[in-house]
Amino acid sequence: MEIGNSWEQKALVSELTQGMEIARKLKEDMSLPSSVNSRDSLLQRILSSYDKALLILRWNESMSNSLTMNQETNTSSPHFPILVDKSPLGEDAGGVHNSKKRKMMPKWTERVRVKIKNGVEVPLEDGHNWRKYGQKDILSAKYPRSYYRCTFRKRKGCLATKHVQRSEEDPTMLDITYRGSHTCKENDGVVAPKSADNDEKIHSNNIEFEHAQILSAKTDNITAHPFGASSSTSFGCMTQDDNYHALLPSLVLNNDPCLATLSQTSLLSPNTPQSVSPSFLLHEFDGFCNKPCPESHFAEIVSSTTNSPIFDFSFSLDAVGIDESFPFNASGFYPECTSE
DNA sequence: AGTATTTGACCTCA
DNA sequence: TGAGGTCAAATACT
Repeated sequence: MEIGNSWEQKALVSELTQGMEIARKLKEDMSLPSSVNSRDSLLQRILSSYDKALLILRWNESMSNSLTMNQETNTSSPHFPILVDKSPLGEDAGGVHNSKKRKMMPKWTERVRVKIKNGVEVPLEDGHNWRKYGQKDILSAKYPRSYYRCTFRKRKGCLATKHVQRSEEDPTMLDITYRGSHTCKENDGVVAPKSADNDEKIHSNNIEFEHAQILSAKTDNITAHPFGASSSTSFGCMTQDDNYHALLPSLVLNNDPCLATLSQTSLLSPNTPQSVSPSFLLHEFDGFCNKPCPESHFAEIVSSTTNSPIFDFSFSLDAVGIDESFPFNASGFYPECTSE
């Protein structure tokens, strides 16, 4: 197989390295009396990293095939259609223009549930920093879609992006669509520049959102292998700002029935109609978002994962530098076997 | 001053 | 031509 010295190679190395590092972290974690949630989070990230690596490999393979088989048409890839993108970011990369690649980047969707504990927002760490660059009202959607890209896009040329949209059926769920994989090193994403507050957000190992079932994985126009079914946790560094500034206000403004029990007057600030007290919302949100059995989501994850044609733990642990004595035991490894 | 967010304008594509 | 996605200036925040 051919891996160019470009985006996919960086992304591949990044994902594998990240997976290995998180696995080591998990190994250390196993010897400590830390929370199951923390281990779950690490586990999900490992799975996510390897799934992404696999997708990148397959993408590269299919792209090579399509370029070899048909240099003239740009729709011949069986898995990742080649589209033309006149992005100004385009640079020549291993014979395939980055601008063309951009639209071909792996794309997958995850659905996560907002997780609030004790009325206190607990930031999620996914190992990456995201900067919001846009918000758009989507015609067929009740809630606006927020667009994020990697904070290190300029400095590292990392093209990873995601967009977040609240589910119409269940406003406690967020649909997060990722495109591209991070080519910035994980530490770059973990250590935020300057702001101590930001630093705190990012270093917190708590989970802001409850991981829910993975919706689907897809490339630009097909439903690919269930990439997302890997129980990925990489649904982004969703901070309080990400979710409550961008999404909850729209809930309020749209008079969402799920917030019917909330007082409009108490939600709306006297100064700006769209500003909402985060602490209040967090408290109230916790109140109506009381669906039972968080573990069921993990069960769904594992269920979908084990059904995945690509999810196969027969890969060599040696190959990724993981000690085979790594304690993948039932109680620690499989979330549904754990208890809080 | 540096960084993040907001938001209207612009671009791309179907 | 309209919808989705991105840009970039203005603004807010630290």
